[in-house]
Amino acid sequence: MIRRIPQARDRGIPDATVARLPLYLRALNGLAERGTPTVSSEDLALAAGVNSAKLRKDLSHLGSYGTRGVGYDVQYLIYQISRELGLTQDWAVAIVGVGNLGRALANYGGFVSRGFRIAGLLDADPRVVGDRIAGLVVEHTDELEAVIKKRGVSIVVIATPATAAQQVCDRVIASGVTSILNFAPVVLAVPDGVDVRKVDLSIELQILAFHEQRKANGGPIMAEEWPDGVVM
Amino acid sequence: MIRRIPQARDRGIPDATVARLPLYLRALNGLAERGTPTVSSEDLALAAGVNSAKLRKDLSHLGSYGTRGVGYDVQYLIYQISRELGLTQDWAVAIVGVGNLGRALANYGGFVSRGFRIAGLLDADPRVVGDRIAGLVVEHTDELEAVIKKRGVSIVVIATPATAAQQVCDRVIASGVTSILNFAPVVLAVPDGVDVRKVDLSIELQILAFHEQRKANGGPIMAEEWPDGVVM
DNA sequence: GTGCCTTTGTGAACCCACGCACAAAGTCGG
DNA sequence: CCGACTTTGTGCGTGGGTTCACAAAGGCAC
Ligand SMILES: NC(=O)c1ccc[n+]([C@@H]2O[C@H](COP(=O)([O-])OP(=O)(O)OC[C@H]3O[C@@H](n4cnc5c(N)ncnc54)[C@H](O)[C@@H]3O)[C@@H](O)[C@H]2O)c1
Ligand SMILES: NC(=O)c1ccc[n+]([C@@H]2O[C@H](COP(=O)([O-])OP(=O)(O)OC[C@H]3O[C@@H](n4cnc5c(N)ncnc54)[C@H](O)[C@@H]3O)[C@@H](O)[C@H]2O)c1
Repeated sequence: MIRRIPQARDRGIPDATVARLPLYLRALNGLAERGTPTVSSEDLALAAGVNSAKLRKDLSHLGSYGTRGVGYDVQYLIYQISRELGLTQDWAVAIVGVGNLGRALANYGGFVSRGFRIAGLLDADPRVVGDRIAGLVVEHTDELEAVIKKRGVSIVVIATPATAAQQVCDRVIASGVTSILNFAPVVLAVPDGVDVRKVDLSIELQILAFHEQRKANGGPIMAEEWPDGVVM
Repeated sequence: MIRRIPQARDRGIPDATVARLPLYLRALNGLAERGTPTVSSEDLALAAGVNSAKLRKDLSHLGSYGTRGVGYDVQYLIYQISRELGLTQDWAVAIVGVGNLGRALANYGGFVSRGFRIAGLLDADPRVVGDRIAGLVVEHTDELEAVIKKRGVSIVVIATPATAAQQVCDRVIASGVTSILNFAPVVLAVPDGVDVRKVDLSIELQILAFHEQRKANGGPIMAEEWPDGVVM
């Protein structure tokens, strides 16, 4: 029988909190490297670039791991957040689409250090298949299902052109994968229970451009910028 | 004297809306390519992967550009959103740090098509300086201020190692840049008025891992996973 | 042991965002 | 010209997230 613990550590951590936990973890790792034994919410919040009340509320969702008057034990908190995020196990990741971006990702060391192991590189282009990148040989997408099953891949990164993304997505989901990181500029259609996170650099630039334009315009709108009644 | 238009198109577009406008724009461009003249909020919302009421509310912040009973004119809406986002002008972008990621970004065609022109590539490594990438010659970071001023760079992409990011950030801000896209896994400290957007792939993977772990655990928590009273 | 000082954990108010649901507005066939 | 139909634009209720502010909790000096 499964007992639920009602009062403390009731799961259902808010999404906003989950998104910040990696930030705290990074800040804590920095402190740990410098040998800091404990840290107050104020200092940790500063390092993570958030409000200290928000930090305390976020951490309170995981449990009561602080000591009043002292702060948080750095090592212990690293362990707790890592466990909560599932970083105590390692995750096999496959990258589909080994072009400009896929290569950069494959060569990046920052993933491995967090428990993410690149377990497969796949591409549809025969000229790319067979290339050795970061110690791995690029395999043909025909092998996609086999690679996922054989190596226990549970997270797939899609770095193919936009036109191929949905098709790749469908195939990896059919193979049982439910976590996808998508770099292609398309909205992927997925069934319930599948998590897709997207990274779109073009969107980020456009958001910057919006604010930049507003700054340049210097506050209020000039009336003549768009005269009344003008259509097209 | 500057007249403000009170009732319609009063600025102060919510951030959440601004973040979705590029999504709508992408969907509209897809429709335009297929020659679709008009689109309903329902159809456009489907293509953009959002709720139709949300889409209509978002668009209503720009003005009343739809026709009841018909929908939105695709070309006209593309123009309005582009103008709102500041994509009718072109933006000079510099990339600092031409390693794995910087190269991928420089070679990526998707930016230019949106009015973002790569106007400079800069690196501190003498072995990289002088390389020709995507038609541009990599320059030394000593030239950073000169390049920004000379070429009218208003958006800077930071793709250096984490240790160098803050220093690069300080220099570009000192040169007058107020829009930064940061790929380095650090929280950049910037003065008011400077916009920083960050892309952290490692964080995205960690969020996926969190949800993946939860799915694997199969719902409620086993009590024995963390016995009462155990501390470390 | 006592009292002071620091810091946590959280109650409560506020603000923003989402999405339902509907009236108003406009189209189109006849 | 009219009535039926389609679709927009938005008022409003709901919920989640952020922040303030403070009581409670623990450490530490003496
Ligand atoms: N490079 C960037 O900086 C950047 C920035 C933003 C977005 N993106 C997006 O990321 C994606 C990849 O970009 P890129 O610059 O690496 O493109 P790229 O063309 O260099 O690489 C794409 C790779 O995918 C492979 N591919 C094509 N169809 C495939 C399929 N069905 N299955 C498996 N592999 C397939 C190609 O052979 C190629 O090697 C694109 O969707 C792009 O829009 C890239
Ligand atoms: N490659 C990826 O997929 C990836 C993923 C996530 C995050 N990142 C982050 O993006 C950044 C770049 O990653 P990368 O893989 O391209 O690293 P990289 O080491 O391949 O490239 C970094 C480049 O920056 C240059 N550089 C160093 N100091 C500099 C300075 N002060 N001024 C200008 N240039 C300087 C180096 O000479 C090098 O060419 C890193 O912070 C990394 O953590 C990369």
